[in-house]
Amino acid sequence: VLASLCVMEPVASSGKGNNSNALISLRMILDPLFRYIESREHLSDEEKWALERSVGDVINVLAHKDIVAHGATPSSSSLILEGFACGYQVVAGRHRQITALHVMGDFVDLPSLLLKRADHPIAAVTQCRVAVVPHEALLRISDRHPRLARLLWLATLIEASADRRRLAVRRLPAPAHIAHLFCELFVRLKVVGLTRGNSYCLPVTQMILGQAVGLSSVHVNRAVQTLRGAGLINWSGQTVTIPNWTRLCEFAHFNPSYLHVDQLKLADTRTSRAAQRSDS
Amino acid sequence: VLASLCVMEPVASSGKGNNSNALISLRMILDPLFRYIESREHLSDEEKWALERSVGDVINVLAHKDIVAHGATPSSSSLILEGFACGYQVVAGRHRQITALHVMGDFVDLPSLLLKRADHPIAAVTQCRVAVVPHEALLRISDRHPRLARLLWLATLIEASADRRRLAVRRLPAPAHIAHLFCELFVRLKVVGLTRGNSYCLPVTQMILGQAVGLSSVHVNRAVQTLRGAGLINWSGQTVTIPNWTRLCEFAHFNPSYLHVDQLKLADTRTSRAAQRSDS
DNA sequence: CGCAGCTTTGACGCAGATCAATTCAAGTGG
DNA sequence: CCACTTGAATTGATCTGCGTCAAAGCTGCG
Repeated sequence: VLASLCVMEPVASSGKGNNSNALISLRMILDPLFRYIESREHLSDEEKWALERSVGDVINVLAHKDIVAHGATPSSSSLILEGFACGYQVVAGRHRQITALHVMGDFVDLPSLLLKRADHPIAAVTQCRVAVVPHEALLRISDRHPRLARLLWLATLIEASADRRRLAVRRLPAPAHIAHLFCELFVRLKVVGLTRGNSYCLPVTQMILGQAVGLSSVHVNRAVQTLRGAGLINWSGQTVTIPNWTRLCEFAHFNPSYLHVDQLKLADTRTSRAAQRSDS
Repeated sequence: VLASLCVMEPVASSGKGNNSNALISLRMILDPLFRYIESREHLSDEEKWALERSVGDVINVLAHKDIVAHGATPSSSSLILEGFACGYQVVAGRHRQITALHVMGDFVDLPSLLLKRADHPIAAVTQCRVAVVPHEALLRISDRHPRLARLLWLATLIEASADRRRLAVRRLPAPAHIAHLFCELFVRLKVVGLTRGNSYCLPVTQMILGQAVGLSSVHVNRAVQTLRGAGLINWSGQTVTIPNWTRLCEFAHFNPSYLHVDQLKLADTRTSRAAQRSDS
């Protein structure tokens, strides 16, 4: 199913043994989530391995192609290893509303594990490297390792929390709304080590941004210029820079608590190392 | 914690044996969810009982009081047995945005089981009867019965799916947007047997409705009048009537698939019986 | 060079916010 | 049974944020 829906190119074979590259990335990506869980209860090596072993193929998806098509009944879930993706819905046949922007480490298709039918399509915004994890493996894991099941559940709960926040933030005027998105992306990218100092790479057009916040691309442009004029952000090329984090947060009414990363205890070394890699 | 936050009145004692009233309601409420799960795999009586036994107190919450306060770290989750509740957030200190309307059978506070901090408060819109289920019991259940854990997970996934839909529906003009909400409520109330024919009871002011859809109460009023004028809905007193379901769905671009109730296999007898009870 | 996609700018119209006043419905107490 | 109160529904007038249409710069790539 997946193969027919998106332009893909197998990067690693599906054998459980020889996709060492994928395993390395996966361990790196899953690590923050492991820490989250371990801040409460210990996770055995066996449990960690069980999760890592579950990954099947790693595929590439070209920009603008669907990772999960509308109404599909996928038999596997997708973990973003690289690139930006989004979940979206088309309303009234005209407007495309992006419900979530996904970055490295997001388990984008996890809900389809239990919801037989994928209720919203997911598209690659840029070219993406995606790990495909068979549902079968996930279900087996969640049966044998209740704590891992809880980890997966937790991931979807955090997603849902972010969705609710997005719903509320719509009440803000356009500049604050967009600033809020910039704040959220900074925090989420920092978690996976994709920030460098106070800036990050945002390979997204203003039209995409508009579809994400529910504004026309023209108005996004004007709002961004407002932000630039106020010295709240710099955004040229694909680089977003935040001169004054505190001031931006206040302006955007941003409080990161809804992302539930405060217990992640990130190691700064990891953050900076990964950041260096990201711009090579 | 809970006791201090809301005006409550214990209806049944917390002993695991003598709250027979609560057990009866609970079994009735959980039944549809059981069927959902059982459409895929069998659920043993022991599993069902485990879930039912987990309920602690049943309390009453007065209208407009919080069931879960902002930033609380609840040690139990709440299941709505009767009445309407809502999750909300206050944006920029001025606007209150309702992120979800909850009805009978909704496990409103389930995310707080894993997300230590409740990221959004939940309030009673009308007076509510609420079953309080200790987290401890839920965790024990989810460890021992992986399928029940999956059931709880599923409930939160459906919630999240509805949130995403709400995000998208914002793109519709006010009348269609409100019509969509009426459609969603009809389907969800039908699932728990709170509809009678093509109408249901909606004990909610236009201001609350406005906070739910993100519009001013004045504009909600005008939009509702548009709907009335087009013969799409009747809404007088607390009764919403839908003369022509198909027409309303088309107008609202409503497709119930995102609620994932199509596999619930509801028994019509139950629906009508429950409906009769609901207006006595 | 020249296409193609993105950003920027301008002009104009409208959906919906806001403020304010009036009507309506349901109690409540005398 | 009727003044009085309180909260909600309704209506009107005005203002504005944002959408839409359209054209003009910018940038990178074949």
